[in-house]
Amino acid sequence: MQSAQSVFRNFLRSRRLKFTSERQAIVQTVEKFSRPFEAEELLLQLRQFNHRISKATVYRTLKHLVDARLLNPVFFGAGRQSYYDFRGGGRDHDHLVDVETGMILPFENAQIDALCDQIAVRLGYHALSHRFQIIGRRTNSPR
Amino acid sequence: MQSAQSVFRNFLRSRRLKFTSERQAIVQTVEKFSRPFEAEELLLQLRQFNHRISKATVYRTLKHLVDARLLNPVFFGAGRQSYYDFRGGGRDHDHLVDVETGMILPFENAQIDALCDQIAVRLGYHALSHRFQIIGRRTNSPR
DNA sequence: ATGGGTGCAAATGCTTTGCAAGTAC
DNA sequence: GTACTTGCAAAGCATTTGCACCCAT
Repeated sequence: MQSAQSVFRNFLRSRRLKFTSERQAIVQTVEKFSRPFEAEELLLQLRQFNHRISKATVYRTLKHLVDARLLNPVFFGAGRQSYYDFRGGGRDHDHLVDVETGMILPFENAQIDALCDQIAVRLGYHALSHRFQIIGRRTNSPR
Repeated sequence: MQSAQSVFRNFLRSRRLKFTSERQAIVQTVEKFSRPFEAEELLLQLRQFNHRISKATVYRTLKHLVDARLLNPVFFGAGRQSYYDFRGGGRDHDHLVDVETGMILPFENAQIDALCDQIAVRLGYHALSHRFQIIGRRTNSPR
């Protein structure tokens, strides 16, 4: 199990792209998020650690991180902006969104992949991946 | 089982909103789509039937149709724009996206709701709804 | 040395909004 | 009569891009 940083470095090398100090700061910051984050949040986090990286570079690097399969882009209902979910080499997971607070809870479920395969096969397809979110209300949540 | 039009009319009445000719044309057009559509497609369709409705009105009405639960907003991977999926009173369904062509196939699966409930309960939640997409490749699809 | 990278500002593309005039109730 | 609606054009907002200069390899 390698660090996100070395995974990224190898990915970049394989495409003859460069491992700059901006990209290094971004991977390191990205892997500290314990929940899906927006580009803007990442930018703020970088600023807090005195990295003055432009928004353009952040967006360009996010794309590479998605290509490198270190991040998964996720769209939650409301806003139009994308969230990025760090796949820390850990198993894939999906999310439950708290309808009251917008809080995001990750969960893993072994049955989902099997279900995807089953459904895809019936349609004459082979499942490659999926997007799955549950919208829920906390039990005993007021109202 | 009522028509989408009367569902919408009742919804509007309940909120003291008006059932204008623009809104009538939009519900009627919307329910003819057999797959998720974009705002722009709806606009084109309206134009084809000689309805000169502004983009602003289309967007405003789409919002009401979502509130009325006649449409479900769906976000597919790539673009940032929303798709709208007509819930013709039929049962809820999800989608498989063809990774090659972008084609969208709807499917129904009875196990999904049970799975959502099961997962939500474990997290101390009650499942209200879900979003689920499978990304797949056609079996025997060239490469 | 050189092909890719960076910041900046302007551009993009979907969606929303302010406003003045029109219309369903 | 009076809210609510409409169309238009302008504004918003997340993201992308053109460009001149910079730097990892």
